[in-house]
Amino acid sequence: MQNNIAFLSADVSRLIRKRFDLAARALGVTGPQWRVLAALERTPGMNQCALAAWLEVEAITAGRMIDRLEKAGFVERRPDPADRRVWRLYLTAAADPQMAHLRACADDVFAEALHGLGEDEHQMLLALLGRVRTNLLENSPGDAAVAAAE
Amino acid sequence: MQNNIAFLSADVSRLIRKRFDLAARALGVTGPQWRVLAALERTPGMNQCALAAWLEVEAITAGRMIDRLEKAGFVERRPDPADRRVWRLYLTAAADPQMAHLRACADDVFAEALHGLGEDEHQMLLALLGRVRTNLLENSPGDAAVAAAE
DNA sequence: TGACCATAATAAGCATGGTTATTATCATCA
DNA sequence: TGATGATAATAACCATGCTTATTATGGTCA
Repeated sequence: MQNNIAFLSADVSRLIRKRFDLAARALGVTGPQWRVLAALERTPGMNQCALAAWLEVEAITAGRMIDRLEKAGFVERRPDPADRRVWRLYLTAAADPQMAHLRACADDVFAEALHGLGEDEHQMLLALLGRVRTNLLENSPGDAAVAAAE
Repeated sequence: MQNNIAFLSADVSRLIRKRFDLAARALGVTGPQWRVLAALERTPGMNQCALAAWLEVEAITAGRMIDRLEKAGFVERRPDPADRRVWRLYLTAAADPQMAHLRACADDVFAEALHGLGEDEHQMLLALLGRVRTNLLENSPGDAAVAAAE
């Protein structure tokens, strides 16, 4: 019963997320907040719309996470000179030291997850999961963002 | 970047969950509520503790879902004759017609997810995911429930 | 029996996610 | 120019999930 694609992918995803959350919390952020910081490190100056699309959440959800991260001092909102509707988002200096720690944690989690799998098995797993994702993305007009990001 | 085990398993899990949520909502329940109903159909008379363990959520989370499902008329709390702390949980007659619909939806989603995969590839995917799950469950004392349920 | 610990359920408070609606601003086109 | 529609952000409200704490009840053992 528990061994179908739905339960297994949910379990693996949840277990990985739990590890990430734990590592992030030790540094004073939640797992989802970590993803925000990672996005802003990769692409400084994003606006909230683009951030929401990258995280695949609604704009309001991204906006509220930015509220908290701004209050915590990790993120800064700067007005866009060309469009008064837009906030441009930047990491503050306070966020820098966290990022290195968090990257190291991610490497550990991946290594643990894939322990005992050969490189061929690793690649096979990613390929099969990728095909399942593609199947689910077809006929799913609301989720073009993931397909476009490949 | 998006093609590592964390993102892929999260994507697949999220896409499957989204399909389930959509199908469930059309019948007046949310995705997580569906899982509650499925658990109670399989094991009538569960108490909230056992339900929470099966769903792998905290007892308080299960309790609040039961609050809503009870208010919606799908679930009934009956006192345990032997232990006055305990509520025994049962589906009401109102839930019966939903369950058949939801089972059919699940079959559709699985078929779509695995479209184009041979039976050998399907089994390979489940086996590899299972090994990753096992890796993540080791050294993870808080998650014995999943291992015990195998 | 009575003290002590364990267990079932709930309460309070927070973060994350959604839908729907609103406001401010921008862009376009008659 | 001025109306219209699109877009960025926010507000309000709800469901789900967590942690921590509390209450009621059971079970155990001196």
